[in-house]
Amino acid sequence: MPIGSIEFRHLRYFIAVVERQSFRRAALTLHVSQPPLTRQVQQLEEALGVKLLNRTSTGVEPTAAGKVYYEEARHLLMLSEQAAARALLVGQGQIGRLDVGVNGSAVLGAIPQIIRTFRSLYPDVDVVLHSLDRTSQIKALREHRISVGFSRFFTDEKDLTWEVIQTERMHVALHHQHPLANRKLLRLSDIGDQRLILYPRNPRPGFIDMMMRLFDRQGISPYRIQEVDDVITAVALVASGLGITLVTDSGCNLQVPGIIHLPLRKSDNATVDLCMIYHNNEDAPLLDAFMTVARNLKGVPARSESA
Amino acid sequence: MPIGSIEFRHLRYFIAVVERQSFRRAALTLHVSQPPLTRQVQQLEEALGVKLLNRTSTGVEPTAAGKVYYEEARHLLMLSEQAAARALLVGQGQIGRLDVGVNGSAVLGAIPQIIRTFRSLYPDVDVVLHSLDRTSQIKALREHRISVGFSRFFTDEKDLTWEVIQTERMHVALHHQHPLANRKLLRLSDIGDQRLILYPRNPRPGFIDMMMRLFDRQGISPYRIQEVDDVITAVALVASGLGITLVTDSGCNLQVPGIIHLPLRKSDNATVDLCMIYHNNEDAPLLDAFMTVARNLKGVPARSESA
DNA sequence: AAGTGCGATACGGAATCGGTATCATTCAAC
DNA sequence: GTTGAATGATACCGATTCCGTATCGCACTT
Repeated sequence: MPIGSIEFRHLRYFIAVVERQSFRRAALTLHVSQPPLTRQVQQLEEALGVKLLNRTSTGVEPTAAGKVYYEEARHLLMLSEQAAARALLVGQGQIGRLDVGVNGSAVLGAIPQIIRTFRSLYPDVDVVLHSLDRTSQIKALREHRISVGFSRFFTDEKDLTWEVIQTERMHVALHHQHPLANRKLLRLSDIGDQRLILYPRNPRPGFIDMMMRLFDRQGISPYRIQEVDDVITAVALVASGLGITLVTDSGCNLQVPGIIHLPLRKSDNATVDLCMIYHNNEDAPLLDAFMTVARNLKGVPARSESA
Repeated sequence: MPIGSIEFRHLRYFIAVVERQSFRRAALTLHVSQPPLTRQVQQLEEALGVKLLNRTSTGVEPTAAGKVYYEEARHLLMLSEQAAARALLVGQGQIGRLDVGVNGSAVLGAIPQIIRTFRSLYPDVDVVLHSLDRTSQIKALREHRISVGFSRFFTDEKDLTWEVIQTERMHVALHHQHPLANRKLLRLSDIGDQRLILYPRNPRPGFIDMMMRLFDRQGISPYRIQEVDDVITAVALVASGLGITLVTDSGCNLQVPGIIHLPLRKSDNATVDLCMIYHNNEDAPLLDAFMTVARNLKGVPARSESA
C-alpha cells in the first residue's frame, strides 16, 4: 500500500483508537466493529512505513511516531473541515474578494455609497477598487482582474452586459468672480462662447464627445475648448480662473475654494449616466449581491449631503 | 453524502481536474477513466454543498468556491505528505525530543560527553536535561516525563532496567594548606579521622551510605561527618577549610581555587559507578541510539583534559 | 448539416470495506 | 497452577463502493 493511498478514513480510525486507547472502545464510538479498525490502522502503518501503536494486552499506546502522527492527523481533519466551511462561505458569497473597476468622478459620487452599503451587508468581503478608464475596465473584465466596472457609458460587447445605475445632472463649475457667477441657473447657450475646459483627453469617444453632441443639438459650437486629463485637473484650472468646466452631481463633491457650481436647466437635458458593466453569465454570488446593492441606489442623489 | 466522508481521493481527483482544466485530461494523468472523476467531483460538491466547477463545452473552470477549495486541498495533501515524512523520521529516530534525567556531579563528567556525541550524530533531536535525584528519576520514568535517567546507582525495579555506564575512582578534595596536601596518593585510612564532608543528605540510601560501607570493610569508623545537600556545597566548605570531601573523577572537574584533588590508592577499591536506567521494553529508536552512544563511552575518562 | 470535442449517465465486474466468528495472548483471580 | 476475562489479530463472507466500457446529450466548429 503506497503512501499516496492514505485516506481520511485511516486518519479518523487511527485518531479514535489513540484517543480511546483501545481498538474495541474506538469501534464503539465509530459505530463499526473492531476488525476493520485493526486493518485500517495496519494499512496506515504500512503506508507510512512506521509502527504507530504499541499493542499491549490492556489496550494500545502510541509510539513516538504515533504521537506525532496523531497530532498531525487531528490537524489535517480540522483543516479539512475548515476548508469545507470556507468553500461553502465563498460559494454563498459570505466571504471573499470583489475587484471593482472605477473611473474618474464616479468615485466621488455613487460608488462610495454602494461600497459602504455593501460592506455593511457583507463585512467579511474584501472590496478592492481599481482605478481604470473605460477601455482598461473592459480589458480587466476579460482577464478576470475585476468582476465589475463603473464608467459613464459603455459600448456593447458580446460577452459583457452593461446597465445604467444612475443618471446625474450636469453642473457648471466656475470661479466665484466669473461674470456668470451671480446666476442661479445656466443654459447651455450661456456657456457656448466661454473658455471650456473638458476631460478626459482619453479614451475617445468619451465624455467630451457626449457634451459636444449636446451642444450640437442646440446649434451651439463652443470654439474655445481645452482638453485635460481628468476632472481634478479641470477643476484646478477653473480655480485658477482659466475657464469653466462641466461636472456631474458627483463632481460637485470635489469642493475647491473659489469654485461654485451652478446647475444647467433641466430642459437642456444635460445629463450623464453612471453605468455598470460585467460578464454575461458569471456565476458569482458575491457579484450578484454587489450588483443588487448598486441597483438599489438608483434615484439616491449622488451629491453628498454636505454639498 | 455527509461532509465527514470526504476522502483524500476526492481531493486528488479534484485537484487534477482543476489543474488540467478538463476531466478527460485529468483522467489521463491519473491513469483512470473519465467517469470516475465526474462522480468523485460530484460527491465532493455534494459533501461541501457548493458547486466547485463550471462545466463548459471546452472544459471546466473552477468557481470562486472552487478556487478557494483547490488551494486548501493542495495544502491538505502537502500537509499529509509532510505528516507522513515526519512520522517516518520520528519512527527512525532521526528527529524528535529526548528527555534525560541527570543527577549531581554526573552532569560534570560523562553526561556532557554523551550529549555532545549524540547531538553530532542526531543534530535534529532536541535533548532536554532534567535535574532530578534518583527517586525523582524513577518517578519521572514511570510517568514518561523522561526516557532515561543517570545516577550513581539504582535499586532493582520490575519495570525498569539499569546498567553501569562508567566506573570512576574517588579522589579526596582538600584545601591546599591541609596537612595531607603534600601527599601524592591517599589511603582511606588516612582520612578516617578527618572532618569528612559527605553528600547528598537525601535521598537515602545514597552515596554517603556507599562510602560508609567502604570504610566499614577496612575497619575504619569516621567520627566527624557533616552531611550536606550536594557536591557543590561540599566543595565550597572544603575551600573554606572546614574539612575534606570525596569526589569522583567527574567531581574533579569542579575546579575551585584553593582546592586540590588527590586520588585514593587503587587497592582501596574506592570507586563509584555511573548508571543509566530506562524502561524494560521501550520501542524508542531515539532512546536506543542515545543509549548506544552512552555505552560506547565506557572507559573514556570522565575527568576532562584540563583537569 | 455533419463532425468533434466536452462532461454526464447507465450498467456490469472488480476491488474494497465492514461484519461475524474465531484464534492467540496476556493478565488477574481463584 | 488453572481458569476466566480482557485485549488485538485473523479468516471468511456479504455488502458496499469503486472503476471501466459504452453511450448519451450538448456546444462549438467546419
